[in-house]
Amino acid sequence: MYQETAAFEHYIRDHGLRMTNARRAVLEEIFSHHEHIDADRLHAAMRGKGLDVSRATVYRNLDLLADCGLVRKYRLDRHRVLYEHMHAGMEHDHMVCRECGRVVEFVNRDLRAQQEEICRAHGFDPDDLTVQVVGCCITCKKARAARGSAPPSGP
Amino acid sequence: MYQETAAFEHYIRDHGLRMTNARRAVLEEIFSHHEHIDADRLHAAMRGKGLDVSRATVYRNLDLLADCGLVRKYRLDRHRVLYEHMHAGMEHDHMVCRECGRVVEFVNRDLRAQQEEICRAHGFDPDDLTVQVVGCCITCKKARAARGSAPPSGP
DNA sequence: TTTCTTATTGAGACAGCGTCTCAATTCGCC
DNA sequence: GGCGAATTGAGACGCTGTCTCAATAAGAAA
Ligand SMILES: [Mn+2]
Ligand SMILES: [Mn+2]
Ligand SMILES: [Zn+2]
Ligand SMILES: [Zn+2]
Repeated sequence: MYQETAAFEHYIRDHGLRMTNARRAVLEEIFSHHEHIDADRLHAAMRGKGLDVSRATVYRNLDLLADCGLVRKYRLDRHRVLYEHMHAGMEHDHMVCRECGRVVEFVNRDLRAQQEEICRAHGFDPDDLTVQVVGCCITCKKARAARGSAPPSGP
Repeated sequence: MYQETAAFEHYIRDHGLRMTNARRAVLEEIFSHHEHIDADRLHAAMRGKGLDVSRATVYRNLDLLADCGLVRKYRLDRHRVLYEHMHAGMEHDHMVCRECGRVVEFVNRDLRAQQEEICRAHGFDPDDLTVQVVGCCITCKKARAARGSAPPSGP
C-alpha cells in the first residue's frame, strides 16, 4: 500500500493535480478488493463503511487510477466495466464463460511479446494490450456432457 | 451473398426459427456495408432506403447473425458496439488509436494459434478470440513529434 | 497563519444504448 | 385456408457512465 500510495501521489504531483481524501479513499478501497468489481459496487462498499464519497467521484477517481496504471479497466461482459488493482506489473488476460460467467485469468508472456511485435510492425504505440476469450469453461463443458450422455432418469 | 443467405437459412432451420423478410433485410444490409457500423446507424440506413424494419428488430437480428457466425460484434470504444460482416472465415483483430479513433486491422495466425493453445491448456472451449490494442497510431505519433520538436513559430 | 486561486467534490439531471413488453402480425406446417 | 407459435413494432424502460454547477477544500503564496 505504501508503494501504491507513493506512486499515486507522484503521479498526482507530476500532473498538477491535488491529493484529496476522496482519492486516498478510492485508492485504499480498490486495493482492498481482490476480485473484479464495478464502480457502483465499489461505491456501495465505501458507503457501507461510512465513507462519504459520491458516485461521480468514485467513477472519476477509478479512471484516474486507471490512467496512472495502478488499476486496470475491463469490459468482460457487455453490461458493465470492471476494475481491478494491479499487482506489481503482473499483467494478465481473461477467459470468460458464456454459461456460468466465470472468469479465468491467465498470464502468457509470449502472447504479449507477439502483440508488441505486431504493434512495432505497424508503428503503433500501445498503452493497453488485451486478449479476451469468450467460450465455455471446463466445468460447464463437463456438466453439459454429463447431462447429455447419462441423465439420472431416462428421457 | 448466396453463400451467406444459404448459411443463414440453414442456421435458421437448424434452430427451429423462421426466415422472415426482416431477417433477410438485415442480412443484406450488413453485407452491403464494408466498415464497422453500429446497430442504430444500420437501422437508419435501412429506413433511408425505405426498408421498414424496427430498431428492436435490427438489434435482435444483428445478434442472431453474430450467434450464427456471419457477423462479428466488437466494442472498439466504450461508447457503442460495432458490427461487421465476416468474410469467408478471415478473422482479424484491431488496434484502436486513442487520439484519432482510427482502427487498424491485422491478421496474425500465430497469435490465434497461441490463444487456442492456452484454451486447450485450460480445457476452455472458445467461441470467440479477441485481441485488442489501444494506443497511439503512427500518424498521430508523427503529428505529435512534429508539434513537439519543431513548431512553426518558436515557443 | 491567513489569503487566494482553482482543482475537486456532491447531488442530481442527463444521455446513450441496448433490452423488454405485449398486442398485432407473419411464418410454416397441416 | 386455418392454426399455433415465432417474430415484429413501437415505445417505455433500466442501467451505466458523464455532465453541470454551486459549494468545498487543497496547496501555493504572502
Ligand atoms: Mn483480472
Ligand atoms: Mn474489423
Ligand atoms: Zn462455465
Ligand atoms: Zn491516431
